[in-house]
Amino acid sequence: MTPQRKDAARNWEHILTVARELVDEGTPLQLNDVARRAGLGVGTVYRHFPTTEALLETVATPCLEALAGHGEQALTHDDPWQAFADYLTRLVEGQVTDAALVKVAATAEDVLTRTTELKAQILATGAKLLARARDAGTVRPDVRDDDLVPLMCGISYATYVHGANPADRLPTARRYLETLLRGLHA
Amino acid sequence: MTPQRKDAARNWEHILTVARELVDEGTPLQLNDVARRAGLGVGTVYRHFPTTEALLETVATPCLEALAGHGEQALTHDDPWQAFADYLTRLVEGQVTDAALVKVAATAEDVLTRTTELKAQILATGAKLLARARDAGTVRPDVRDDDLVPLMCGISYATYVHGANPADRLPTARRYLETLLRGLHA
DNA sequence: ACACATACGGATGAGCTATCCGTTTCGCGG
DNA sequence: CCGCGAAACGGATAGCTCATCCGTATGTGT
Repeated sequence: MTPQRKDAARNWEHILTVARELVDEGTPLQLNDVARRAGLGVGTVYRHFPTTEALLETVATPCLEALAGHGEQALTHDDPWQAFADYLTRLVEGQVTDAALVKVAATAEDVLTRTTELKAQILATGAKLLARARDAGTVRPDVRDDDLVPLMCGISYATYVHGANPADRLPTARRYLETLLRGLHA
Repeated sequence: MTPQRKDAARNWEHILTVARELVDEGTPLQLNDVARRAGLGVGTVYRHFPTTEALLETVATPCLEALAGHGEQALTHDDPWQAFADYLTRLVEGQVTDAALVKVAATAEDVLTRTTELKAQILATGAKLLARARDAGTVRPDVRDDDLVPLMCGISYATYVHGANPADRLPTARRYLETLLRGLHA
């Protein structure tokens, strides 16, 4: 899927690197910025990534893949409740750590099909873990599949609103999630 | 604080009305829009409300005042836990019902001092109710004052991410809050 | 009715997104 | 090594929104 010509491939990588930097700095990711910091023309950036969202989703893809991977692992755990709780913890930690992930998670319409696939997979895994925990009687029966993502987004948003420098966010997010999990537990 | 001249006062009201309409429609509140729909020049709108935030906060003020009022009432309730829970319910319901409130609540820096005052008051009431419930042993001791607003914002955000048309939001928000409250309860 | 203050309106500029097309670079076959 | 066609580059430019500024119009006290 990456371009054929060497320079194009190199630039693609470079743009992605710069974008990752900007996202990590907390900058709103403007394609002009990316172009300038990458030392490339605006046109080049736009050809590789037609919109800001496309770039953002591409930046977030590795993280989404990592989360999907963790989901696979979680399914192999013995304790249904612990597997469920661990998975949610991963999801929240990911979002709190990575600004790109938050935005991608909160968007209903994706521009990359890869993103849609990964989100679907993450959701499906969550649903399985939820079902397992519910069948084991460890999670309340009124929790629905499509509540999981919103709740995770809610927690990272709460953490964000709570303020504090990004460094201190993880403990806050864990605390909030812990509270939520107590509420979800049967 | 409203302008002196009659036409100015009339326009001020008119702008506010139009802004309220736009917010209720879910439109992102652009001052150019407001001007056009109010049949006024852009300059006029900008003179009355120097920034989008100023207008937004003014739109939200009545709701904030209502919430502050509810807080006063809640303090007179007998059951500490119920008073606390009811208050949080009010806060969430407000945010879910009113798009202006969400944005104002989530912003740390206010442009209107009135907004800051009201938010401080709402926060202070929440802190009192929390302290009372904690002293009664009905709420977990590790919940902090400055967690309340973030958590409420988190719930309304979760509700928003969950999607569904605005009409169906209230039940979802109540469900989420219920879960959270179970987690907060000692 | 006059004059001054106050307020209005829209032309204008600044910043960002996104496009388009002339120019440059790559890499393959001769 | 050279030339050529395709692929990629770069930046000028159009469209859009936010915000300002100032000449003009309107309200208000004398």
